Amino acid sequence: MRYHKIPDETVRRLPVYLRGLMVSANQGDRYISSQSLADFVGVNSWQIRKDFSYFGDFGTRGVGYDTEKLAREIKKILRLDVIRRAVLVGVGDLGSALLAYPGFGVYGLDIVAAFDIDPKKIGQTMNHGVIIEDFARIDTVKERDISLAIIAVPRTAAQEAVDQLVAAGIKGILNFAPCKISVPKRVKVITLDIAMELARLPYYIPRAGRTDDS
Amino acid sequence: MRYHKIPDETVRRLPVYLRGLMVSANQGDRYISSQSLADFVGVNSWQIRKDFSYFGDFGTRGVGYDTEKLAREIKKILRLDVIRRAVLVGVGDLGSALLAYPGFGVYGLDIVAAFDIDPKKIGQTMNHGVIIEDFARIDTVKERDISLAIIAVPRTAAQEAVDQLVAAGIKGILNFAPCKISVPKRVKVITLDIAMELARLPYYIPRAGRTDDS
DNA sequence: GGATGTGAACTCTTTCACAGCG
DNA sequence: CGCTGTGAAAGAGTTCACATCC
Repeated sequence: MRYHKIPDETVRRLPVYLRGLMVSANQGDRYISSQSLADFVGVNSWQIRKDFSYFGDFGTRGVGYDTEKLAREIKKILRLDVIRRAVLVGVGDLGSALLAYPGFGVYGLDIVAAFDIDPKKIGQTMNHGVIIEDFARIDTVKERDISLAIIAVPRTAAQEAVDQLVAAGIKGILNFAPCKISVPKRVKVITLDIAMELARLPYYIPRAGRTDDS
Repeated sequence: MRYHKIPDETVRRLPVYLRGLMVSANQGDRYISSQSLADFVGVNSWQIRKDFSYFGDFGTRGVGYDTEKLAREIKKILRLDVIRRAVLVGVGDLGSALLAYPGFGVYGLDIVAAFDIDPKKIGQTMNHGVIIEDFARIDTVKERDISLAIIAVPRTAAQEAVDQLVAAGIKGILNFAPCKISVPKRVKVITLDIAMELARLPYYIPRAGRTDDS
């Protein structure tokens, strides 16, 4: 099945597998079966095998997958085989937390710059060693090999910030502002609205309290 | 189409519509067509109509939807028609940012308590007026009409925290820890792994830079 | 006229069952 | 013998086109 359109849902699951594989590799397991990986990450084993089958034969029948090798392959597919440099726009509460967030490194992602419009913040050094720069100078990211942006600004400032980022050559944006944003087709945006995720939780909670388990 | 199984994807979109409707209602628009709402939130108009059709006839042909009434209906469907009280577990960088996050109020969600295990943090009052309590006393949420939890603890502490929350009667959990967590069927978990979202961005970025627009 | 609401067609995803290989 | 890889079936979700109603 090597040459095929890859389902978006498969792409969404690849980072999950990658995370699981890296934890497993750290434990010193050389091989892992689709079943073990399935138990570990919470996906069915046949789903995992099907997902991998879109890209080639990564496993060995009767044995399983070489954890290190498979992790490397997934990184290549996700284009995480080179370090990706990202810029943060909007250093408020959420932005600061993202700067300090240790989880990005696992995927080879690195926040190397931060911008804000607040004069009181500009010039400050964050715990990560990143100095907050004036958003008016956002065009400088063009010369700094930065392809990704994280935007953590208020909703009303989001579209404007994005427009500037696109002009500065940014190719992918992770948007925390709770709104739709428009970009040229060549730019990919993933919007992550935290409050919205919490908001759909009550729907799944039955009103009357039953008490069965597992 | 009133009596049917509701697609999960529809439930995922309802908060998007709700947000759009509330902004629209604030602008003073009494009615909105599926087309206008579509333009505003970035979903197709037929998708919107189909989604609403699962729940009943909310609109008026030739006119559109009554913004206020529709917002009320969606809130009822999502069970957001009562204020939902939530507890935060883990007051690190991300946890603090979530406490200060203004977006929850829009959906009638309210973080009324925060817990941590760090003795240096316990007793501190956060900017929101919430006092950090000792996680050892998490069982007290049982008597405080709290049904939702947000967990922002390290991966290794997540499952333990969740087990305690479930024992304390929590019904829905928004999990920021990058791992699978196991809960009884009656409890709903939504995991939101921030680094993972950023990690799938490079996949969509072409290696060679093309430059076509919109 | 101008919008909604919806069966039917279509497309995308998941699940299954098992052939194939180490 | 065990585990992968995959065609084929089943299931979900999206798109369309248009009947329907204000």
